[in-house]
Amino acid sequence: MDRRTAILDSAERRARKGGYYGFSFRDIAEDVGVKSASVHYHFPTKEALVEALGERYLERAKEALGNPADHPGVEGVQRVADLFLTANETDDLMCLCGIFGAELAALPAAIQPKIAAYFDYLTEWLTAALGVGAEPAHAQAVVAALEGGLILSRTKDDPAVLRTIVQLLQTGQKVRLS
Amino acid sequence: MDRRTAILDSAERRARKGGYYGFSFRDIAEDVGVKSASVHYHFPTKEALVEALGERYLERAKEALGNPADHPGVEGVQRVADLFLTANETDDLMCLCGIFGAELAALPAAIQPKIAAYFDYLTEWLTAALGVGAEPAHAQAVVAALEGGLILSRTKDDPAVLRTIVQLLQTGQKVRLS
DNA sequence: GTCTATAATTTGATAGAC
DNA sequence: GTCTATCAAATTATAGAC
Repeated sequence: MDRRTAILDSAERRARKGGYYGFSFRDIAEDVGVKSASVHYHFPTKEALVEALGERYLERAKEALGNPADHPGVEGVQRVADLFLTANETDDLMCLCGIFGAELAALPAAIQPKIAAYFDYLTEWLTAALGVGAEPAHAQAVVAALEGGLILSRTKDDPAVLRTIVQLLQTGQKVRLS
Repeated sequence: MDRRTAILDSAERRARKGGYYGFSFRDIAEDVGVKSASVHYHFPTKEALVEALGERYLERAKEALGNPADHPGVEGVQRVADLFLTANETDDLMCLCGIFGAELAALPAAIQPKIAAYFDYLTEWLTAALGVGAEPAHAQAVVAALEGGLILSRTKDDPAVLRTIVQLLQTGQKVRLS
């Protein structure tokens, strides 16, 4: 693996644990096995590093999701949900854009459009998967429920929390609980 | 206002902007108009400070929500949603437990039960408001959708995002979008 | 590309005077 | 309770040798 990728891997993992201020260039340098000055060679500033992080995160989601037309209806919901279920159960990591979105007010301004682009892509992909007549607002609500569900599930240290929410989203239970 | 309260107010505001690592004792001292050593007098460690923050945050939610029996059905959903709508539109702040929940893996362990208690309380309160036959899992999904909706709304810098999600939750539109 | 060395600043926390 | 003073450590970032 090339060094730039190793740096991004380390940074992503740490950012998804503790957020923007929760990791340092030295943390990454130790993970990768170099000195912090070498990390600065590849990414001159922390802002540049997390921008690259956000871009890669979106590209990976695009690759993982594929063509929405190939996953119509409920299968599309499952596919988006799997991004969050894998983060939760396989990787034990928060969503990068979820944690950066929560911290947004204290982050370098250049990061905001990268995070927004991620949420927009998931929403648009899901709207397309659900087909003609689907409301983007509904797709956005599903993305929000998954993002919040990941936070609740991790806080309670219980994967069943997110799984149950995904199930409700799939089976079309009413959101209104009355 | 007594000093302890002023310190908690400053810390809460800053924590809800940038998370646990996004503020310092000196930041708070400057907000309050004292020296950082005085902040340490009231809260010896940062961990003690954020624990107090979490406890106060829950107590305030309890006061704001009142008795669930007084707000049956959809009115209960509106009352919980108002906590998030106020954070978003009036205060322009993230939910304290949402941002700490996202950063949880990198926070002092003693904070986790405080955050979990908040989500549990909202879920139990809403389950009670929805009355006999209501599924706690549905109430939890509503809390998750609100927490995630707050993140998406702030990221897009558009209050309508959260408002629309709240509307879907109230009108009982299906979560399944197929 | 990676290193050593270092600058300039900030961090959480403490000792002790008042 | 608040202050001055300080500590030890960590932070982002840069200069320059190799």
